[in-house]
Amino acid sequence: MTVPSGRRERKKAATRQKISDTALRLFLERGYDTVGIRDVAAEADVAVTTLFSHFASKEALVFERDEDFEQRLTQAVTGRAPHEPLIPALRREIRSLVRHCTADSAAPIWRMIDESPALRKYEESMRLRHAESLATAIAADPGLSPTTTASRTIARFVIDAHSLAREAADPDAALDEIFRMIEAAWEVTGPSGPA
Amino acid sequence: MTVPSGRRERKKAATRQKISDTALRLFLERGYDTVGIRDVAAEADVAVTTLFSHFASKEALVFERDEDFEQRLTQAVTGRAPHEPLIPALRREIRSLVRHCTADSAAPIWRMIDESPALRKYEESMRLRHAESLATAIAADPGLSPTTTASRTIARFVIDAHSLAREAADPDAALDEIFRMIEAAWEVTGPSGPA
DNA sequence: GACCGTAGCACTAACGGTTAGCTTTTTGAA
DNA sequence: TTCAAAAAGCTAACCGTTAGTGCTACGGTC
Repeated sequence: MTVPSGRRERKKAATRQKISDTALRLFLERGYDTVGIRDVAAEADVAVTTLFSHFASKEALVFERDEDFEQRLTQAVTGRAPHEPLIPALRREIRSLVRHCTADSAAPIWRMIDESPALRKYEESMRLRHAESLATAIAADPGLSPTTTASRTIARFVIDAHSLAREAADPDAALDEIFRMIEAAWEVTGPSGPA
Repeated sequence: MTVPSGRRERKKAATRQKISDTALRLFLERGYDTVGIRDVAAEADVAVTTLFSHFASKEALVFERDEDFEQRLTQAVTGRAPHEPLIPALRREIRSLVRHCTADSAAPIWRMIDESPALRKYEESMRLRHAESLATAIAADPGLSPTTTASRTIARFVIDAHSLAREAADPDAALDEIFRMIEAAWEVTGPSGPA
């Protein structure tokens, strides 16, 4: 009972990591579509069912680290300095996230994602989830009093900003431009403006 | 060659319609997930391969009519009265589209969509396509001179407006609120404002 | 009216992601 | 040592989707 301390957790994490590493390597070597789940499982030396007990789908193998994304966004809202305005805090976080995924080391992965319809679809559905988490965080902020609609709308806009900036020729410039628009949209939601 | 006039077209359209009607009926009767492609094909009295020659995927059976959506949006931009500002024209069109899919007759279909992850995913990827068409239409407007980023951003925001308003408790009120935000975002994209 | 190209449809068989059902091994604790 | 549960395994399937192949009906042409 209680906490399954020690070895068990480590072994499980190791198995998960091995599967993830193997999958990403094979996908990049041979292409996402040409590598099958059975290939990944064989190369990682696990059963197919084991693979699916660690990852909900083939696409999830590629987006392994996306819980980070969601957490960092909500953290940027709930954990910002007292009296710091909402939008600049979000802008800073989004900028950091965009830089992270436009870095050279991440480029091959994102090229692979952009080329696979299945992966793009999956990313889209992730964005909806992220937007809803962010909306909840914004709505719960004690310093603000946005309507439900306003918080959900701003959350969507912010997620859009990430997606659009990531694809832009000049991500930093695009981000500035988009956040100017978001700032304007945010300001009309309350006569008192951001806290 | 030329146009395969007459009977052939009618027969093809009839087959397509029969498949679509049968599918929607079965989905609503028994649930999207519990009805298989083979069930639909059998009930419509066609082969599975025939079904897939008319519809690209199972989800496409549900969203049969959504070529309209894309066309109506771009039409709202390219076909609006001379000197009519962009955002109000879009707002009018989105309002009409939202009303159409919150109507009582469409309610069961949208409930089904909201309950099926596969259908939600599909809808999400459709939204991306719609946003890109709309962005292209906005960018091509002779009366405006938005940057690429601005037109893509506004397009996303408008698509978001549809999706958010559709789910809101009071769609009309939500739409007003969101479009106030979009209007503000649009105004900061050019010092001269909309044409 | 006979002829031919092609569009539409059918059928079988498979592929690839995913899951259910059940057994075996490993691990932590009594 | 013993036991319960977690983790991993195997088999066999389900389901959406596609390839390959052939048949039939239609439309245009001589």
